[in-house]
Amino acid sequence: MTLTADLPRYKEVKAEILARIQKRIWRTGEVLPSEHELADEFDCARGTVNRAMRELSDDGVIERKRRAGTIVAQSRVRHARLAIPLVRSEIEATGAKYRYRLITRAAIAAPAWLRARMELAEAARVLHLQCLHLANAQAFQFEDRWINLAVVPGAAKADFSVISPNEWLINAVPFTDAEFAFHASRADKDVARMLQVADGDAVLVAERITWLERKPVTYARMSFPSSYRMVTRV
Amino acid sequence: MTLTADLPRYKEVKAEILARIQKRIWRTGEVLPSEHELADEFDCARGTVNRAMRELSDDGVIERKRRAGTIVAQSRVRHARLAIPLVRSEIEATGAKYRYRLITRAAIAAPAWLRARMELAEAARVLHLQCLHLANAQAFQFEDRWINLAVVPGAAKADFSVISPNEWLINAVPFTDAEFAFHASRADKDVARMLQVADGDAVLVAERITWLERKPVTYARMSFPSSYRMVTRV
DNA sequence: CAGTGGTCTAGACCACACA
DNA sequence: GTGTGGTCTAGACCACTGC
Repeated sequence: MTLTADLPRYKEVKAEILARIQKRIWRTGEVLPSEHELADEFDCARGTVNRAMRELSDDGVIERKRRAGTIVAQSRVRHARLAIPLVRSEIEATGAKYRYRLITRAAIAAPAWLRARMELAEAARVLHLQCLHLANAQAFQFEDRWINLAVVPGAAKADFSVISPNEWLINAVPFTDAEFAFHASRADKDVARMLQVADGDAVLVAERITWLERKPVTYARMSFPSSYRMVTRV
Repeated sequence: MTLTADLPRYKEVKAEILARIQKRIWRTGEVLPSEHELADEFDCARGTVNRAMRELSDDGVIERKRRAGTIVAQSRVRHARLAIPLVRSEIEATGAKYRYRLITRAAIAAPAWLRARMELAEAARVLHLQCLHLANAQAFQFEDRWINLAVVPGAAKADFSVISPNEWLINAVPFTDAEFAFHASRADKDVARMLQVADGDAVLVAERITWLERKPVTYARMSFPSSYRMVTRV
């Protein structure tokens, strides 16, 4: 064991295992010693080794299978934690003043593309909202939001001119699953005007679909100007 | 405790705690019962409750402090796991054939913007590489790579026409920290030509800086055509 | 000071997959 | 079968922090 600071034991073990993998003492695809053996070597309980290895497995560094043992991950897929804050928190964290504006609001029959995307029934009705989140006077995010009224009927009566759909939904509806996707796109005329950027400029688009027990709750498309950075640390 | 499937106990506990938060039985900012009390209620060991709450804390659902106890998170920041695969794996996973092409290669003095970005010394020398990753014959990712020769001298002699810098680095250098950032941008002439898209088209740019024990190893800027989706599930 | 969560221990039983 | 990791237990000590 290398000399380490005053870290918790399981972090020391984790660091040591990682170091051996990085030094190629244990090579890609190779089987690591069992938890039992490592617990003996590091002179600690198996539970401690188990926690270290579980975290490494979560990080994508190793792969574990019962009976087969633990191997150094082949795929070299690393996992990063991406923090997804509320827009308001994100803006206020920079010290800027958060402002919000509702642009449009309409309860309509769900268009075909949305029915496909959210797996909605033919006759589904949705609430369509467009709104803008500003940092000081600067456009920060344009939000194009669709809410499934079958799952969230209360949305029809909510006053989205004072609270953003984002925050209203968080307080009104729990959700069980969510899917995020990011891509780059060119701003169409509406988005460009809203974000105060040139027509056709690049925007970062984050799409999010949320379910409550398999039932689709909401679909949101959030557009950011090209100056926006989404950052994560591994 | 709700009736649940044959899940591990800690997952049942986790689900029940989450359910109570979502049902507003425990409200935002409110202090939850202590691990001890919950262990009594759920009739399990404190370690089991601890694991459930630790995971909820990792997910950003609750916040824990010694002595102060556990509260339902205020910020509503949710955390998603973003898997970052090797380009090759990502392409091959779709069934497409992976191909790689080195475009340019030059060992030069680090330009000022890069020195600032990577925190390099004035006289630092770097290896600059540009390369293309293709899925079948289709351009998938354009990689603009800078390697710090002070930390990785071996890179000067590596043959990057047969192996991508990405894969070479993974096999040659361990790293301890990495930072990712995403943004949208418009393709300049070079990038557009490489990605076979129109000049000025939107591209998704992923930047990555990697360190080995505080020493900057490499900076990479990876550009994807606007058809590319980066997906994550919460 | 007292109570919280953070960590650790030395056991234990079990599901699973391989021989 | 047999050995692996997955989980769980009933304790324990400790660091931190609010009182």
